[in-house]
Amino acid sequence: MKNTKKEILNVAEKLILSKGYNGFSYNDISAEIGIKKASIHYHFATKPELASAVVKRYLRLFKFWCLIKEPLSSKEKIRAFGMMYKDLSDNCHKICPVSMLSAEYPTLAIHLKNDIKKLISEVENWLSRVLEQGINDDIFRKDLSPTIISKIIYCSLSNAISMYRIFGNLPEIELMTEQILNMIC
Amino acid sequence: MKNTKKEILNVAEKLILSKGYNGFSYNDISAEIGIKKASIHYHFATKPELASAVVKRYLRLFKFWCLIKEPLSSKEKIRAFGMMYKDLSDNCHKICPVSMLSAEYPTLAIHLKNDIKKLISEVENWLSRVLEQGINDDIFRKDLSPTIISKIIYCSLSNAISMYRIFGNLPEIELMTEQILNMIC
DNA sequence: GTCTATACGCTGATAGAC
DNA sequence: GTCTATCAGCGTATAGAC
Repeated sequence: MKNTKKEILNVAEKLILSKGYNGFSYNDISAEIGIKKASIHYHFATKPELASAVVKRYLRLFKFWCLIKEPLSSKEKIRAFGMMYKDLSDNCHKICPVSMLSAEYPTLAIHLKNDIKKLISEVENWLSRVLEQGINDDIFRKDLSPTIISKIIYCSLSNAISMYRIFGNLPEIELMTEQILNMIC
Repeated sequence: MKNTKKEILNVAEKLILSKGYNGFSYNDISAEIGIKKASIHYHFATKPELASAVVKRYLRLFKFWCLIKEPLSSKEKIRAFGMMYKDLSDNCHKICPVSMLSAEYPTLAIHLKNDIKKLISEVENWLSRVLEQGINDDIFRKDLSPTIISKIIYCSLSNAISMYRIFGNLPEIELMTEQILNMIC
């Protein structure tokens, strides 16, 4: 069934987002969805292939997300970007896939590395364009560097949900987003 | 000899900072310093114990660093904080220990978890105090929240060196630090 | 303190029956 | 498509000789 493949993908995503690529095994997936290890290999021959499918789905999802948010103003786009991380962390202990996989980067297979690079570039380019637009529209401060500020926003939000989940209480993503908007307007 | 213990600690630190806790093994250390796996266990009985020693040394080092930087102004302290990450990433492919270990957090032993919590709190409290002082001294903007801004600075810088090492060229930590100072002044 | 030898569980992966 | 059975390799860790 096609549902099994999707189910494996969903569990793999959850495991990468909580324990990391080197922290989860085919056995974990097996235990969670009640299918034998060997059967997982039928759907995804290797572990890098499985992780790659997870990252590629994220890339498609982000592109779709951008389309949906296109009508918003520059300011609202930044706010929506923050909400994306809020949702991720609310969904119980998940952290940003990019933050996780870039930490483990040197240990990953080459194809997986390339997928991650692509995802990071995509997100950062979107943020840069939004900032540039906002600056041109006199919504954001003129003395900002879109490329540098996009790094600050991207890095701070994606790292926050990983660093503050460990204290049990959810990170204050909305407050961070508002302070960022406060600083760049 | 006491030198062997220190050497193990140094290599373990380097490996955690490049490949993560779950990404390195006693064999890696063995290969690098020419000592057998079993001998490492003599100095550090378990892997969590070894990692814990690395984190505890970071805590001591940071406390010492704070003393050294105490005479600086609030603004210079933030600048020095940025330089700390610059040095880390220059030192070839290293990333922030806190960023790495908080990503892998759910897979770690309980004692190691507590050590990491302590280190994060220590850094964040220092940043908060510096920001508060700067606000009181009319150096930083009055409408900032020291606790939230400290999270933004901490998270963005520590994540930047992990996310941008993967593109080969070093992350522009100084530019990020200057843009941050620009925004909070 | 360092070595050799070894234990043993878990890893990702394969072969072949059903 | 899913199963059982099995594999080689590596992981951390221990015992005991030197």
